[in-house]
Amino acid sequence: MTDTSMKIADKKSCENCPIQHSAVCSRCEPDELRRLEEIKYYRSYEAGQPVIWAGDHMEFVASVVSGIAALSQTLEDGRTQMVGLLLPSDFIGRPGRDSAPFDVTAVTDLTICCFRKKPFEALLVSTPHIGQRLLEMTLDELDSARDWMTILGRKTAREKIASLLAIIARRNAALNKEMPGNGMSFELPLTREAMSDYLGLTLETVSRQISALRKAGVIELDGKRRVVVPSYEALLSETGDDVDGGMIA
Amino acid sequence: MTDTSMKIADKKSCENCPIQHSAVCSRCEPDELRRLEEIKYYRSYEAGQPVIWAGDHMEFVASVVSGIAALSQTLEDGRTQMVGLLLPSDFIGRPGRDSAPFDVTAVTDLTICCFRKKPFEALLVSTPHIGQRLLEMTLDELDSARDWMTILGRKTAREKIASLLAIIARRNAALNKEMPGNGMSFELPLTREAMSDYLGLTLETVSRQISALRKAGVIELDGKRRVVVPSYEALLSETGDDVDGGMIA
DNA sequence: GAGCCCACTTGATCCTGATCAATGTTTCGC
DNA sequence: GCGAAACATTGATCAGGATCAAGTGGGCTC
Repeated sequence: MTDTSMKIADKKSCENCPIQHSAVCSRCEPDELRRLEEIKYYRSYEAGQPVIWAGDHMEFVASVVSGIAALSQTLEDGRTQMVGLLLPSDFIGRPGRDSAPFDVTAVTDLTICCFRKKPFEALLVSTPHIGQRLLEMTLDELDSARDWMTILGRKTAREKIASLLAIIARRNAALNKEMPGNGMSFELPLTREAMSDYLGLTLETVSRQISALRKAGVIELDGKRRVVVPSYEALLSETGDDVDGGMIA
Repeated sequence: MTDTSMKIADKKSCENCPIQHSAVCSRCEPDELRRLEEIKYYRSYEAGQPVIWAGDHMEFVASVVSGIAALSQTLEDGRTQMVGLLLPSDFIGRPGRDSAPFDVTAVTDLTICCFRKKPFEALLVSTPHIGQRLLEMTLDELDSARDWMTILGRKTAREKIASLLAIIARRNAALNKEMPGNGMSFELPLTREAMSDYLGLTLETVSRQISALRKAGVIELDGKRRVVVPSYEALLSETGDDVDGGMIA
């Protein structure tokens, strides 16, 4: 926990916080926010650095402010599976539990806003808005974890890659407050290895399938990481998803 | 939604409810419980019957009272993945969302306790205990969804089967308020096909791996469905899980 | 008891993605 | 500019699990 790469940032106000409208604190009244400010502090990590090891005692919960973190799990022989990809405003940790069930690692340079766990748990009971927002966020996480399970359990390597690209494209469009459309482009925030951990593949297979999608004209590459999507429809048709089912309403 | 196999049970009191100590309502004060009773009704389904189709409008949320339900998702060509296994006291549906994102099916004969969605959502805001308990349950679900992702993404067929058997053994022991131990036995609540949907395998592979574990002496079979575990340790060692990591505290 | 259905088992073969290995490309420090 | 290291691509081969195909056994109706 006392990591040399970890830096404690200066106390910042919530006023200019980039995630104030979507994080756990987004529903808070001014006085609730004030109480949160009293128990918060920032931490920053460089890309690749560990944030928490599975089994560690957790003295805080946190929100991702900027950058990307990964939750992952490792089997006895070293095989690892990413089980969560945490973007800005996503929540780390779990009130009411002492030790972390999964490893948390900084995928890119990362800044998080930590809340001391004990007082945060107290706030959860005494003020309704935090708990309500956390419930909403957790239900969303659960839904996307379930979609992810279908990707892991039933999709081919090609479909897995197409699905991941579609997810990143969608999130990226949402970040820019646009609809995903033709000609859109984005930077891949993950290495080939991180993608393989996300999708339950090897990095070689990831590389091959990205090449295959490129050769098929589904995507174009600008360098290793920048992806251009000529036709969003074409990308979606590679994911194997049932376009209707579950999307009617 | 108007299913011929569906039966509406008589109004029952919460007093003798078998799941009263673990369901969403378990934290409720007597007056909160009274308000819940006003908006609840029971439904029963036979094994194999659909409860909800993905995309359906949901006019209720519910708790599983008895029996087992499965959440699942289907790809365009019919491949299906189970993404949730709902046991007694587990929660179905999601406040604040209109249409179901996944199919829900009765795996065994099933009885659920439904709450009309609108008034339930109102209670969620007005009384704190329901939301707090639901948050806790949802966080638990998310943790086990993440373990399940590791099973789907990184484990071999044999490890998948061993993991599923270990999970069922553990739940079964918990139900009887015992610790899982040597010589324990239980009835498999799932068909080979349901197991294959759970684990992202084919039913043939499930059958073969169960036979393999039997031949290796890890389990014994009494008929097709009854499983005896001579050594719980031996079963765990087949799961591929890291016994230490994440379990230190 | 005959016949049927369903859940399951077992066998033979095929194919996708893993594994092992070499090579290419960028970025960085010096 | 050079060498090293990290990241990525591509090739050759292998194997685990899918697929296709029979066959078994228990429980059911008639």
